[in-house]
Amino acid sequence: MAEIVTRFPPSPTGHLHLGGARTALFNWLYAKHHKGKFVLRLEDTDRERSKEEYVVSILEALKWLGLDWDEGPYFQSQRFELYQQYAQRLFEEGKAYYCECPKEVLEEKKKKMLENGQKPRYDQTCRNKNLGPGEGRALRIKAPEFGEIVFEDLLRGKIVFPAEEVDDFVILRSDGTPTYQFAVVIDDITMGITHVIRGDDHISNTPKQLVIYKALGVEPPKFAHIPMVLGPDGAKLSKRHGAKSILEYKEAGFLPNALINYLARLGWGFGDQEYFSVKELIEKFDIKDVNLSPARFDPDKLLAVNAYWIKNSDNRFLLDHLKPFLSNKYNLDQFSEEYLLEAIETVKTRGKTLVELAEMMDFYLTEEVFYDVNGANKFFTPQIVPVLEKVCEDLKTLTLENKVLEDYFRNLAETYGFKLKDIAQAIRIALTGKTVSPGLFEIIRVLGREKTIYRIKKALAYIFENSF
RNA sequence: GCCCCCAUCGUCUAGUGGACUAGGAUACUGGCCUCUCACGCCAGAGACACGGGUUCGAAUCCCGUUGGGGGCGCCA
Repeated sequence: MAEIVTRFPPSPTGHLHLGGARTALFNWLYAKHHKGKFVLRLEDTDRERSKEEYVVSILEALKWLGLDWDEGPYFQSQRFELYQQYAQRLFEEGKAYYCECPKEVLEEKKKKMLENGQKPRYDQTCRNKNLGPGEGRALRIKAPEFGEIVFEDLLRGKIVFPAEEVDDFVILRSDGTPTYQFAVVIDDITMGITHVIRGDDHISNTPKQLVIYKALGVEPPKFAHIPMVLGPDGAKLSKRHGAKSILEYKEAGFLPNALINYLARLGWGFGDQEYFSVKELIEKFDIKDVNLSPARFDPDKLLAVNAYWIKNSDNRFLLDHLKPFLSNKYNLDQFSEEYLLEAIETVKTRGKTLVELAEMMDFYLTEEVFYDVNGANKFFTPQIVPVLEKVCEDLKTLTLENKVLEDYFRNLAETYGFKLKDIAQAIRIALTGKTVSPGLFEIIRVLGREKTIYRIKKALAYIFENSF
């Protein structure tokens, strides 16, 4: 079997968003699964709207997601000559013709047809004028006037369009640049694309492209039209929700593999399995298992998947991804990697994003903690003072192990007639400033003797200042 | 308006004619665990859009209706 080649052709007129990323993912997975090639191509034939900054951000987003490409990135804007050659050929073979209809006239006619309840289509005014190339003339393809245009979609089976649905559409604009329909086909042919996996908003473009393949006498690739991603409200993705740039999810503290996992499960399933590593996805993904109905983007579920991967990832992996969120606020060089890894271990079940983890780690990385006022008022009581003093003393020699610490604090509570909770909360605030934190014993263990005693003494000083 | 696609809990999905009292995940509710918050565990509520067929039998096949989505550019 010949090598499978897929492609992802974003248009640099905006950032890479969830929908695009999922299309890229499915193409990438399909290629990887079949040990084929994945080609990246930037469709920038619209020179007005295409922006360099979007090229940069799209590439960055793909890299961050780990969707590496085997070929490219190609830029359509650098391939104009190629398109012109093919167009020239079609013209010479009589399969395309030049059209001199002014835009205004075309629009007027279109409006009329729409008013009459007809589908707007070009009325072939110039089809038989035998015009040559010239100023202001666009090149149109001769589309079949009767019959059906049929193709076999990998997911949906046979899809049939009446030939009347396709008019003599423009393949070369009057300025000589190719239109999308034309450039896509020429690129897919010359890049050896075997499988086109794209959003189902392209279904109605397919018959047009098939007309070009036919005119060129080239066997078209296989098509698989995947359902689109909708917003949580069932409407088209908009800036409000999922149309945000993928890089914004990076900023928001999502793990790339979590986003991949979530995106893969949007429209695709493998029995009851919910969580997949990228490696597993490559093994198990088959385009044929993709659903046909559009899927809504659910931020809650994304969060849950992210939480799962945070919880189940190696601490070193987490540290790597956490660093950008920490280094802007703390000087990480002063801590050993060992210390950071242990700190991460204590917070990883407690946050859904890396941003949350970074916030939770604050007390590990900062010199002084600031007390939550309500918590301090409630738990920093004069009665607790002797307990804290005793703890400072005993901590000098206690073995810092969870079991030892737990036994110690339970005994302590009993001796002083406190509930463990009251002691724990007071020390928790002393060490973290907050009433909510990882388990007390693990905090003490990670923080170490010196810092723990220092912070409890600070707390004692605070109590004296505020209560006597 | 015309053409095309789609239809299982709120959401993502399993399900391909009998194993369905329709399974899992998420979100929600209650409980357990417990030094706080999480995690984890247990339980609860929650869906085959509707109407016709086909069949001994339909979530599964066919038709229609309704609903949703997409397209109809010298945008991609």
